[in-house]
Formats: sequence, C-alpha cells, structure tokens
Amino acid sequence: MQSQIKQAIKETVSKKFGLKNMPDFSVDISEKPEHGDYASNVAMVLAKTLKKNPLEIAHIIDMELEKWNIKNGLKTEIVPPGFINFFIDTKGLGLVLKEIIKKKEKFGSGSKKKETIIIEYSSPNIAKPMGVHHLRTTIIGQSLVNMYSFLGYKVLAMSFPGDWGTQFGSLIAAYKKWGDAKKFKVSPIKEMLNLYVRFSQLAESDETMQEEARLEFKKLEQNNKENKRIWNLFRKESFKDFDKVYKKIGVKIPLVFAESFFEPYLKQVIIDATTKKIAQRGVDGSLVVKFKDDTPPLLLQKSDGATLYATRDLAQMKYRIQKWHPSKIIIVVANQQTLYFNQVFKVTELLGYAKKEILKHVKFGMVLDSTGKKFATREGKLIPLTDVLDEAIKRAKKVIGKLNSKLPQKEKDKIANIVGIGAVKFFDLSQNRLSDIVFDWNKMLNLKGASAPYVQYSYARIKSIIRKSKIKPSGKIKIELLKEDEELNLLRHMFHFAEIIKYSALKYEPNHLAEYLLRLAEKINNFYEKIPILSAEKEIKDARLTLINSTAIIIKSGMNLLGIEVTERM
RNA sequence: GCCCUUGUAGUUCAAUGGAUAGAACAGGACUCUUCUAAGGUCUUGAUGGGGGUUCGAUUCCCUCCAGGGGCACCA
Repeated sequence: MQSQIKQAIKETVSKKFGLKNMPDFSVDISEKPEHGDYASNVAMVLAKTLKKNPLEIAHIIDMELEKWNIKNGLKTEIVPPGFINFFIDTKGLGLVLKEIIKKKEKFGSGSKKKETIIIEYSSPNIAKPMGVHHLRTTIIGQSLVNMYSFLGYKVLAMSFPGDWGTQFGSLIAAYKKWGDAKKFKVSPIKEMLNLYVRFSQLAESDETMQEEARLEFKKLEQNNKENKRIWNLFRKESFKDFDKVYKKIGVKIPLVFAESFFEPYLKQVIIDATTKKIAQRGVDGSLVVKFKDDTPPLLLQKSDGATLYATRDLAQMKYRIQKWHPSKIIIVVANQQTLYFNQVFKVTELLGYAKKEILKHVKFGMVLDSTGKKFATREGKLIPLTDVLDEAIKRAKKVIGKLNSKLPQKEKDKIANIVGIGAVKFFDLSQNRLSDIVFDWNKMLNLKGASAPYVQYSYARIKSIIRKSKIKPSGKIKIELLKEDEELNLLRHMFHFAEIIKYSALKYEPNHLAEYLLRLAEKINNFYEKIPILSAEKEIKDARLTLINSTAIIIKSGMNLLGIEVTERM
C-alpha cells in the first residue's frame, strides 16, 4: 500500500504540474492514529519548486487523487503545515483481515525472486569457545537470513569459521610444549583455551615465542604430518562444540566453508594479484596491495611466504562469486573490522571478481566487559555463550515455577527454554545494532517489560482464549462488527507487517521488526483488557476470535523471523 | 596523528529530515469474586556544547568535548 500511494502521488504530480525531476518525498507509516495510517510530505517538499503554499498544493493533489483513493479504500485529510494523511477505511481493513486468514503464516511474504543473496555470519574461531560476542553476529545474521528468505530471495546462509592462520601455530606450539592428552580428552575446549592463553601471555614479552608460532603455522601450511594431526584434533572438537551451541539457540547454518577449505585457491589469488599488478612484491618477499587513496595497505603474503586472513577471504570471495553469482553478499561482522573490509572489498573489485557495490559489511557494536573494554580472549576474560543461555533458561524456569505450577515438568522445561533463549535473542535484536553493549546479566536476561516474554505472553493469552472458546472461528469476515477503538487500532497495526519486514531487511536492522512486535503485543494487551471475547454475543464473538487469531498468526510469524519461538502456554 | 563508530530521562534503549522526542527498568499511586497480573491504568523525568543547511534537525554538514574500536607480516 505504501509504495502504491507513493506511485499514485508521483503520477498525479507529474501530470498536474508537469514536473520532470520530482524531488524525493516520503510516504511514511504514521506514528499516531490521529495522523492516519500513512502520511506524505509531498506538498511541503514541492512548495519551494512550485513557489506555492504547501496547503494549496496539498489540496490540489488531494483533489486529483480522490477517485484513486476511493477505489483503494482510503480517505485523506490535509493538515498544516501541509501533510496529507491517508486513512484506510473499514472496507480496506476488512480486506487485510481476509488476506491474513487466507495466507496465514505466509502473510506479508514476497513473491519468489531470482536473485541470490549470500549472508555470511557467526563465523567462530576454532579452538575457542563461542563467547557472548558471537551472539550478535549469529543472531543478527540469522534474522537477516529469515527475512530475506521470507521476502522471496534465494538466500545462502553461510559461515566462515577461522581454522587457519598463525594463531594455530601458537596453539600447536603450546600443545607440543605443555599439552596433556588426558586433560584434553576430558574437556578439550577448556584445554585449548588454556593453552592459547598461556602461550599468548608469554609471547607478549618473548619474541622467540612469536617466531615459533609462525614457524609451526608455516609447517602446517606445508602439510607437516604431526602438525596436521594436532590441528585436526582441535578442529574436530571445536566443531562438535559449535554444533552444541547452535542447537541450543536454534540456529542452522547449512553452508560452512572454513578458512582452510580455501587453501588450494590461495595460489590463484596471489597470481591474480601479481599479474594484474594490483599487489607489489617487496624485497623481503612480502606481497602488499597499496591503494591510490589514503587507505592503509593490505598484506596478502608474509615475507616467509605464508598467507594471511585477507588472502583467504579474497579466495572465498572469488569462489562464491563464480559459483553462485550472487546479487549481494552480506557479511555480518563487528565494527572492529570496518577498515579491513574496506580494504578487502576494494581489492575484490580491483581483481575484477565483483563490483564493490554488491558487497555489504553489516557491522555492529561490540559486547564490552563491565569496565567498558572489549573482551580479550588472550587474557582469558571470555564469557562462554552457553553460560549465558543456561542462566537465561534457569531464570525463566524460576518464574514459571512461581506462576504456573500446574503444568507438567516436561512442558515447563520446554517453555523455559523458549522464553529464556528468546529473551537473550530479543534483547540483542531489539536494539540498534551499531551501539556497543556493556555486558550485564540482568540487562541481558530481563524477562519483564519490553522483552521477548512480553510478546510471547501476549501470544499465549490469545491462544488460551481460543482454546477456551471451544469453537473454531468461522473465518467469515464481518468487518462492520469490529467497531471498538481497540479492535481497529489492532487491525491498523497488523496492516503494516509486510512493510516493516521490507524496511528491516533493506536496512539490515532487525530492531524495527522487534519494535513492531512489541507495539503489536501492546495493542493486543489493550484489547485484552477492555474487550470481552468469550462473553460476547455470538456473531461478535466470532468476529473477535477471527481478529485475535490473525494477530496470533502475525506475532508467531514475526517472532520466527527474528529466530524466536512462541509457546501456546506459559 | 589519521580513519570508523557512539553520545537522548537516574539507568538501559527507540525514533525512515516531519506533527506533542517514544518505551522499559528504577521511584510514587491504583488494578486479580471478569478470557493467564511475565499484564493493565495514572505519575515524575531527556536530545553532550557551539555554529550552519532547511518551511521543519535527535537525524544532514562543520567544530569542540567525552566513550569504544581500528591503522601491513594477528584474525
């Protein structure tokens, strides 16, 4: 509807005023009911070019649009300083309700598109537990995957785990020095972290240790048997651990291409870079890309011939582009790496792999420790993600125990899982992704107020009413029976579902969808307080049940797009 | 030093150049013989400072201040 209104205005204006270059104007979703459902600023934008009073322009446009409005179930109102507000009439609202009932969980989804979008996210590092800081990339990435799929794109969800590089030289060196096979077998992840921390701390003041690490990695790249064996051990245990975490948070990433996968492709990148004269070989043997502008140079090969993260990233860019021809590659990685991706995107274009424009770094703020600094794994300050999730489930369980003691234990556990994990995810997804988050247990595990449980609770209450009604809503829509403000406000809000998803996906900002769901829950709660359903007269009861049933569909659908489950009881 | 990013109630966060800057938590006052009180109603309270562009700026530009991050042999 939003885009239809905009298009209609555009046509009307160019016809009426004969404007060739239409200045950009907006058709926004109104924030307040008294401003209608949509509002346009077109008259104010045109005021200067046309040298006319904006109110006068608004009236002219409105008159021209009148027929079109009636056809589409819209009424308009012109308000100073020159807004044109559009109100959807009851007929229009009835059509929406009908569509929700018909399409169910597909309501708001887009038609199938040919474009392929690659979304790279999560990408944990081998030999380290997944920490809270992996939460953001994993959850934001997953919700983008869900939204773009819903909109009809062919989405390739992909992760690029770090299993190669000098840090594995450090680990192998440490394992050879202090490794204990027994301890390793008992708790491999903990042992790997210990080795890494111990080594890094010594290496900080000891140059020879760093040299040793580089040497061990070099040997790994040259296929040294013992080093490869140790590395495989690390890899196997790590992937097992990742799978556990993914299972717990309900994330599935079908395509996993670890750094080491691209080893055979590195040579070609080096050849591309040298033959195209993009990179220069230094006297010490290193290979560096220098940029024309003031972007700092990017190293592709060390003086000892070993490759770097950037080399492997470029290899994967080439691989992906040639294999899938994506129209967009979205990479969900923290703020930290902004400069790095600038460099890599530039080189990708210089090498002729793809235009820079199809590459998008979706960056986000970092999770900081209580002192406001970043979590440094090297100093062993990491908070494992599983700890956070377990604590969330524990807290949810406590609340359920207090409020809903009649449910069987098994169902209670299931609900605690959905609520606890949902709360953690929603906390992250409901805020603007660019700001840093200072880690705080209470903040992250909030189960009250503007949170996942708030939305989930609203859903459970609707479901409870539907269960108690003992009748199936007829599905017949008699919109004239819905007269109360609370009913119409609810419907008006549901109307915008599809637009919000599009907007969220386009901006790569799931928080708009989260905000939308909070407001939807708020509206259903207002409805719940004031409008009786079960005790209403038969026809009205049926209409109201149809209405809340469709609200439930949207809540579920929206929460699922954020990667959060809902539950029938809680 | 250069680059990226953030700064909004006591606290944690919203706000697509629009209309009276929204929530939540904390504080205060109400609300379960009525469909789940993880709810609802009322209430106190904010755009870091200074310029500029605009009919209109939390949003765009400049500058200063403060936080976080980055700047070739780590990833």
